[in-house]
Amino acid sequence: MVRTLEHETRRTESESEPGSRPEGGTRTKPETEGSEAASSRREHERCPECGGTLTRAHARGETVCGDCGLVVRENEIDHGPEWRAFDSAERDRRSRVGAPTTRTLHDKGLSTAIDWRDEDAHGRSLVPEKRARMDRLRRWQGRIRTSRAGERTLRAALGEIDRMASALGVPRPVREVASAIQRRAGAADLLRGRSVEGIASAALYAACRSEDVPRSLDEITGVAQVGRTEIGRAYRHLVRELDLEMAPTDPRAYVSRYCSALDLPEGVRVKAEEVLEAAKAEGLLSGRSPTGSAAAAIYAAGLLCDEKRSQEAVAEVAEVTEVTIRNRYREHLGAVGVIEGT
DNA sequence: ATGGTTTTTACTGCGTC
DNA sequence: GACGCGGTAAAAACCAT
Repeated sequence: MVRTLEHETRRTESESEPGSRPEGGTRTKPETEGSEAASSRREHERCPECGGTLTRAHARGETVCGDCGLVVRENEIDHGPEWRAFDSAERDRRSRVGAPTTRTLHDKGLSTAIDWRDEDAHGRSLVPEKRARMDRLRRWQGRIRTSRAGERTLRAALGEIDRMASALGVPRPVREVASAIQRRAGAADLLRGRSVEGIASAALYAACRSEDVPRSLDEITGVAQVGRTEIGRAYRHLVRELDLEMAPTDPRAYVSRYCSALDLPEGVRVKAEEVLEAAKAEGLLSGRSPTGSAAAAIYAAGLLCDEKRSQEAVAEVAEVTEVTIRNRYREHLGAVGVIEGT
């Protein structure tokens, strides 16, 4: 159930996997991706607690201390209204969106309507001059109304994105990307016949993926107001029509979040990433659910580090089944070379 | 529509604390 | 006996053709 679209680009991956080509060259963010730039997403900073190395998943909303092994800041959630989420155009400033909860207040049915009949309020027909004038008015009114409708759905969509992002603890930059996608979708007239919530959810999902702050489709669905399949459909639609370049999700992007959810020490996280590294080298990741691979790697790392968490526990945080972990983790251990301490 | 792959569901057996 | 783990068969989900 999990995998839906998260690795739908599997063919691409498995082709470019066997070593030779680095990442298909499509990525726009070279840093946070791939084993080649393995440690580039770790930046050395100061640790407030032990003064040691601070490992940091940059755009991921997670900051982990390498020495004392604790998550310093995790899933930095900001509740409250999104102020200034859109930096680009000037008129963006006018379409500010308030706090998520104000979303429902927007349309109070205040828009004006001009009747199509050429009659006055008493039912008398209009003289030709007035008829012409009414035509003009109607035309303008139509324009205003449709543009307002567009604004309004955009506003609703952005509010929805913000609400979901808050619920998922997605950092601000990702929300901005999601907002940008939403705007592009509107501009490209992609909303027709689809629910606002579906597109908004898909935009957020796509933004999370492209910014390497992945949230699984199930996680998105968990806070969305529409079903998974609809989000998936909308996502595909967006990707195709907007030419979004989506690489397969790197399982490692899930590791630190899952690890901290499991209260696992730093060493396990590092180990799990090593395991995934090895597994990737063996081609064990392509075509498989990234969440499943991450879960299996964490389980395996737990065994190796003598910090075991039950399959059930790992399965729960990763939203996969124990069976998947079982099927995967032995392969991973094999890839690592089963005899290995630390 | 069909086929192939992966994941899930459901269930059973085994060893251990 | 409960629990964690492993295996399996059938079903479901997904992609590709």
